[in-house]
Amino acid sequence: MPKVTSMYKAEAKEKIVQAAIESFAQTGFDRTKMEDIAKRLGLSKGTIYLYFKSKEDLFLAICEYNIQKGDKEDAGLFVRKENVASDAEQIYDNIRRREQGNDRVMLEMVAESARNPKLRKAMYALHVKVHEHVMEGVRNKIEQGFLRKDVDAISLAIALVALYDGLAVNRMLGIGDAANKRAWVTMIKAMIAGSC
Amino acid sequence: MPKVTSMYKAEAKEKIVQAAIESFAQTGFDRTKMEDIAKRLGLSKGTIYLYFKSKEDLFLAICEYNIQKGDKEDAGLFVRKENVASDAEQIYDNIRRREQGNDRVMLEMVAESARNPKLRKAMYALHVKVHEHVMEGVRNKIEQGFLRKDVDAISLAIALVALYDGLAVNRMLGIGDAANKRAWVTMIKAMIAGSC
Amino acid sequence: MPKVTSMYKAEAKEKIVQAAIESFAQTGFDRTKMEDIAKRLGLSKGTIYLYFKSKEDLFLAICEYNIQKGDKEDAGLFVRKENVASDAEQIYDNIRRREQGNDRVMLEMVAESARNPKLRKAMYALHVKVHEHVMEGVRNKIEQGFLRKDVDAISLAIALVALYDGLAVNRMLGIGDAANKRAWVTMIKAMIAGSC
Amino acid sequence: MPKVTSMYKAEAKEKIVQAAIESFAQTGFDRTKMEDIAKRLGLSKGTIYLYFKSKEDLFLAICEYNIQKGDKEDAGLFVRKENVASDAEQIYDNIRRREQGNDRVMLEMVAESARNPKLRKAMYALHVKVHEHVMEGVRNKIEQGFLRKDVDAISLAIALVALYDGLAVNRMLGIGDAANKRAWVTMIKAMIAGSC
DNA sequence: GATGAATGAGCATTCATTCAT
DNA sequence: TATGAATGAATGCTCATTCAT
Repeated sequence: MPKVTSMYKAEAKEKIVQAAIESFAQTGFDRTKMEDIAKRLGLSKGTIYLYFKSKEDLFLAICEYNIQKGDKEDAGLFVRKENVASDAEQIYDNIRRREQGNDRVMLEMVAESARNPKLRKAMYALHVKVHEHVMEGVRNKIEQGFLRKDVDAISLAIALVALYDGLAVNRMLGIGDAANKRAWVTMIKAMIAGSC
Repeated sequence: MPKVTSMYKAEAKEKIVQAAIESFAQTGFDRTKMEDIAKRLGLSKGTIYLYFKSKEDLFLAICEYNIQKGDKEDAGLFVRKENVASDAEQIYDNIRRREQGNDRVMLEMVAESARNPKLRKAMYALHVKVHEHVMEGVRNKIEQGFLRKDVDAISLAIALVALYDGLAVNRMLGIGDAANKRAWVTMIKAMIAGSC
Repeated sequence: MPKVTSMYKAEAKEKIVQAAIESFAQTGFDRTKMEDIAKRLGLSKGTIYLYFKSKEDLFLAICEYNIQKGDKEDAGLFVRKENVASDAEQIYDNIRRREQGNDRVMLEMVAESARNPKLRKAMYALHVKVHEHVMEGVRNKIEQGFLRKDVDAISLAIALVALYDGLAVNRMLGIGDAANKRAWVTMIKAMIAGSC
Repeated sequence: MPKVTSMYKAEAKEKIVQAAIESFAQTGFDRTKMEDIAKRLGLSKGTIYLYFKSKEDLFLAICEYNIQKGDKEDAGLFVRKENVASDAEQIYDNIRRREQGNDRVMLEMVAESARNPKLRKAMYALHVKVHEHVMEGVRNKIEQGFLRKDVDAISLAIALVALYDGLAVNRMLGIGDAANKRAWVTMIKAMIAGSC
């Protein structure tokens, strides 16, 4: 009873989280009705409350889910090839692939974190973790001689992440991904060129 | 009747827009009650409806206000000094000063623009305008010999704006502005170094 | 000061009453805004309150106005010609002319009188007065030998008024006046024929 | 799910319609609060919205309900006995019994139909149907020799219905039903007498 | 007298949440 | 577990009324 049930429960929770992500991404947190999420699953409103105490709770579960996903997935960004400049385009695609339309939910999370200190802390921590991970990549490149030794690795990492985030905003406004990718590649190449 | 009233009305509208910006920035669009905005001004709910047809209408007025403000204010970013690298820090401060805590409202605008095509078009147009303006600055620097002639000016401009936007997200998550500024400066300098 | 002013006041009141009648006739009491009435007169909302204490008060003034008008105007319905049967059509036209689109306001008055006992009493009294007046006409016809001596004059009068009122309802529902008039004439003629 | 639920739903809807009729009859459409109706049923405001999209929608449901009821019930007015004159009183009672205090709601419907063309059409159609039904009765009487062959059956029918409607107005104004019934009987008898 | 800006009580409507089945 | 009918607090919006000018 315990294990099976809890596994079932975990699965059910995950399904709900998935559906909620889709809904929140489409309509935003406040404008998404619990019923919308339920309908997406062919469930009834009440059922969601068997798994999540409240809408807030569900949203936090999504945040946690996304944060943990971020935790796991941020590996191997830079490691693949030797030269970042030549890789730039592929790196952009890699990140995009795993963000998979989460832009909007991330936006909601950022907005919500303005109100919810706990969430803000988690998001902050996630960002820091990403920064650190990217910084590792940067350091690798330094060691490999693709970047100068006196480069401020953490600042560069922060900038790279910010650049990516800013391009996500562009996407939400309808700016074509081709332009975004070109901006990314241009910047990366210039930066690399100036740092070796 | 016409001039006085309309001037008065315009002033009243502006005051309400200001208050609404503060409220929306603090609580977000959906969680801000019309009464909150009214209270901030020492007015009553009903009064706001003398100037704006609906909450939506007020929000769109804010968007227009911000977009027009953006239109006017995006002059003179790069023109001041000769060398972008040495200026980087100051440029960041300049932008920040005029954004003046609008980050949150901008976020709301981006989120809303996912639903409201008209707003999205306006935001898109604004972004494009900013890109163009920044591109002008980039071109100037090219002419002045601070950047290589073969640099993709528009892509670089898009990247710079995105970088700034991404750092705004950082700020919202509580990442200290010192770190953000350092990231900005590091990236700009590296980029400049690699492009001349 | 007193006389002129009060005359002015009376005129102003009458104008407002006229405009209010039009508005109430068009939109009904509850859905008519004080501003609608004001606009119709090129006045401002506030001005109406110089003449009437409240919307209710204005409505009651309308009622009184209509009731008094009814009082004055209900003369000479039957007296003109000798034979009611041959007159029927013209009688219908006569009444219609003086009701002049008041149907709708009358409806409002009837509806309101369900809530307002004072108004109901006044409306009741008016109806009784009309009944009595019509009864006089009926009696005349009896004396002139157009109706049998044993006719129940008051009942016939009530029926005639009711018939007219019912046709007013028809008009409001879009039933053509030609059909209504024919119904009136048919009924009157049959009734006369059977009562002599 | 389908049958049970829909049957349940239909029942619930009907209950709400009944309560709404009572409320609207008492206070009129505009002055009746949704909560009033809910309270009458021991329900909460929100529940009504599970069954009707809006107050307007509920009102239209009432109209439809009344119109359909009218449709079904207008049978057997004249058919019972041979002589209309001797029947007049009973006919009046018959109609009254089935209108059952709907006068006020009917009034609201007429008033509303001045604004709502769809409702007006339905009310118009209902009236026409009633006219036709009554006309059938009149024709029967003609065939049975109680009325002259050259009587304008449809006009007479319209007049009879109008007479009834006008007496309903009387009732709303507090005119005693005895007087109304007498008026009805007097008019019918005179009319019959003159038409055979 | 006249104005129209301001008020705030009032009401329709929504939707997260509960709970009997 | 799952359901969905019921709830009622919350909130956008309206409009009669007031009052400073």
